[in-house]
Amino acid sequence: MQPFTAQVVEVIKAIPAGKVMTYGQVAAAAGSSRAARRVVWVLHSLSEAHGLPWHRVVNAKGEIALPGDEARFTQRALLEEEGVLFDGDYRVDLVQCRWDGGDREKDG
DNA sequence: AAGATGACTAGGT
DNA sequence: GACCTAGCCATCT
Repeated sequence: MQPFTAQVVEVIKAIPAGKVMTYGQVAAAAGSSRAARRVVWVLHSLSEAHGLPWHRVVNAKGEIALPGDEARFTQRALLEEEGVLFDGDYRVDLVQCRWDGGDREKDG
């Protein structure tokens, strides 16, 4: 297990219910802001790992990136169960549901 | 080594 | 906003 992979897992596990992170954010939190594609690979590698809130990871537009209607339906259902707001059939409201790894305020 | 793939992202038109 | 292009990096063949 590469350190990056372990970090990705930790980061995703740290996302609270009702919040989501983008691939780029997860990658950055794991140590590489360019590693969005690696995050993708990690998710594939962990696709058999149960207990990991993989559904809290979306693309930069807040859209569910999974291919296929069935998978998307599953992810959306999980997010809705957690209270994630949707701005479209398969698009999350990043303005309110994006999690940057801290609850620190930014308005200044 | 080289080519293809992937649940991506940023910039230009 | 939709479409295309360039960049990114590990993995598989």
